[in-house]
Amino acid sequence: MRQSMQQLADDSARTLADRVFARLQDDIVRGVIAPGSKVSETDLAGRYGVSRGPLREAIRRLESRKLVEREVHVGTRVASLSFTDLIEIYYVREALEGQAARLAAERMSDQQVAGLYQLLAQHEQQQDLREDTAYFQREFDLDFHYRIIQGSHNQTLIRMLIGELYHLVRMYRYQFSTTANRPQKALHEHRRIVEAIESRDAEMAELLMRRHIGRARENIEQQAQQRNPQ
Amino acid sequence: MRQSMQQLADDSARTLADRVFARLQDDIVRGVIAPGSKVSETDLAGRYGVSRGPLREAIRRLESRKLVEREVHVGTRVASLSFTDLIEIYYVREALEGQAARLAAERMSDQQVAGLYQLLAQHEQQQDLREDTAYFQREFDLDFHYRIIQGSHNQTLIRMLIGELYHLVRMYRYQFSTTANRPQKALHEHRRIVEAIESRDAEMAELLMRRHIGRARENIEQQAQQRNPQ
DNA sequence: GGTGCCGCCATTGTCGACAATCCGCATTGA
DNA sequence: TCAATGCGGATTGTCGACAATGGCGGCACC
Repeated sequence: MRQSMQQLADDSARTLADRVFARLQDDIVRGVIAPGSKVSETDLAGRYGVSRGPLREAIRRLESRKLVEREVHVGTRVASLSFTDLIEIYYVREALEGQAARLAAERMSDQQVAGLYQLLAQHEQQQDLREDTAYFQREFDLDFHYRIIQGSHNQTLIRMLIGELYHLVRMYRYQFSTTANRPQKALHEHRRIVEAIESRDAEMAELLMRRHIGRARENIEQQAQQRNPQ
Repeated sequence: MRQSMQQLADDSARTLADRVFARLQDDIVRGVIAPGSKVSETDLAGRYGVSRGPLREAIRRLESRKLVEREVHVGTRVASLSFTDLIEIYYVREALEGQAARLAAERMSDQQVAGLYQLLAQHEQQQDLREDTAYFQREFDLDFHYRIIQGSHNQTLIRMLIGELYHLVRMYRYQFSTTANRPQKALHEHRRIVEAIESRDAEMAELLMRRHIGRARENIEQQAQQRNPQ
């Protein structure tokens, strides 16, 4: 499962810059390096045992993914997502993953669809077995969405969602240790999406996916409002 | 107009890498550097009068925007878009710009909407005045879409479309010197989209924008089929 | 006591040189 | 004649040093 979920910090990466990038990204997304903290080139170069060259390249790549923010001649710091940023991302996800679901309904193989059902079953089982299922829910949720995105067979779409956007979503979840607080509902929505895909109803798959993500967004907005009542 | 359309090669950019990046991107998008041709670091460094450091950084940024393709220890070459790539991009545009139109209908100021009508009028006038309107049509088309995207007021959405995707679309248009071959229809579709935005009908604005881009895609697919009949 | 200026220090930006890797070509052997 | 292999040139990857810029603290002046 993990293998399918992200490009791992592969030590067999071809260049130092690749390795440093993978490691740095992981450290940032998982919160090992605190959001908002400074990222000194000299410092990190020493810590990772490379010169500043490859490290700069890694930082630039992270910058283009919006995982760090750079200010010329001043420095780089780990991005800290605001609620506004997260809401914006969810609007983009709604559009892109809706399209992904539509394409997946048209293009996924029967085998892949069967795999989705298996995943749903695992998810339900996990929910029965454990009390604190927050972590597993997160992972299952990600895996579910990843699979449908891949099912679109649209490389550009896949790159934009998995290659760019999802790192931010993951970082956010680590930052706020978000617990999925509507697990049964989400699971039910997942099932309906898979059913639409199975029956090759592209229109319906898109609609359901957009609703699914739209509700997640509304959920976040409500939480924000409760914490920060005007 | 041009000012609003892209981040120009601003000589007041803070660093050498910034300047080189802007220049290189422009040269690549406009086809000054032929698609598929090799991009030697040493060569370009000499040509632009900088060392390889800043130039490498510029190339890396272009890589993350898919304007060049890099192969480790081998070199970088200017990306040459295949039809498949372009079709994929249009599916993504359909989703993202549909969402942009929806948000624009909700969030654009009345002033901005008035600006859209002015643009439409200019477009129509231009079409009457000139025979060969291909170039102007292209520019107007881009400007129209740019404005609606900006009207979404969603920075993430704007970045993904204007900051990443549109450079590829522009490069493609230069590559194949695409002539918009359905100008009247496109113009009419534009007008209906603006009307939907003006009446704050978000649902309709999204639908019309998706259709508009969907038809452009079908148009490309037909052309490809005619040139390459199986 | 507060405010503005000046100089030092830390950090990033830039550079040129060296090392590692890959591609093409020629040579050699079957 | 063809295929495999080893060499040479060219290109990219990495490094350490130097230059340029921005922030911060101290000092003087109001």
